[in-house]
Amino acid sequence: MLTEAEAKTAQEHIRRAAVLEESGPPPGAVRTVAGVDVAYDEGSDLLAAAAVVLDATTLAVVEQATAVGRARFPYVPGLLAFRELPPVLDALDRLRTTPDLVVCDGYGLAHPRRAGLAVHLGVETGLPCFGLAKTPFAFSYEAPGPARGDHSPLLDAGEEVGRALRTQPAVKPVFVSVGHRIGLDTACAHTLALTPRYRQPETTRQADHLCRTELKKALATMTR
DNA sequence: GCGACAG
DNA sequence: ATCTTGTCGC
Repeated sequence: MLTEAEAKTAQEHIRRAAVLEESGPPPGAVRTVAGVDVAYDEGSDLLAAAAVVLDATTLAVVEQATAVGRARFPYVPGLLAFRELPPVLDALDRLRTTPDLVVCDGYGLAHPRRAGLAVHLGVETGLPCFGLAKTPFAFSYEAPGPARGDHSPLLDAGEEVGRALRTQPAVKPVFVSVGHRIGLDTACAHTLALTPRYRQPETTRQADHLCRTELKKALATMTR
């Protein structure tokens, strides 16, 4: 959880970034942020998707939903959306509340055809959305400075498609890219607000934990 | 042509 | 994504 001072600073950064980006959600409009993730069982096509909604300021869990199903598309680099979008949409549909912003694992505009998972998800739901990946995929970047918040452009043949962002001091950066109805500065400001303690955003951590737990439960139930 | 390649 | 041993720090 963020301290009151940290939360205030983070919200101020988000507000300042948003006013500089016409495409960003209006300042103060993001009250809740959802994290989505999918866990797979190797050997079978069983999967579990999770959507966890957090209070954008306190990072407290507001609501969560899951969806167990079968993989209908293999993992192919560049085609992740075809595999993950259906189960993620199922989990989001089971939410009673509609989040103001969605953070997904993977990329948005940082994609060979500028159409990563976060773009598909945003266009499909109409919600502001951005992608956050743990590896640079096929892109290049210069190491950002060592401080939390330091960043450098993520490049695809010289074109900036996202940003390598340091979320914890001296810890390897995460890779942020725009998905839908949000700007890169705003997406990075939200990422920092969601990472008071760990490299990965609280949204991703919560969703990751939930879908793994749900997948194990589904597998156990099936054996009986 | 070959290797690398979000999750 | 998933598997997997040991190690480090709060």
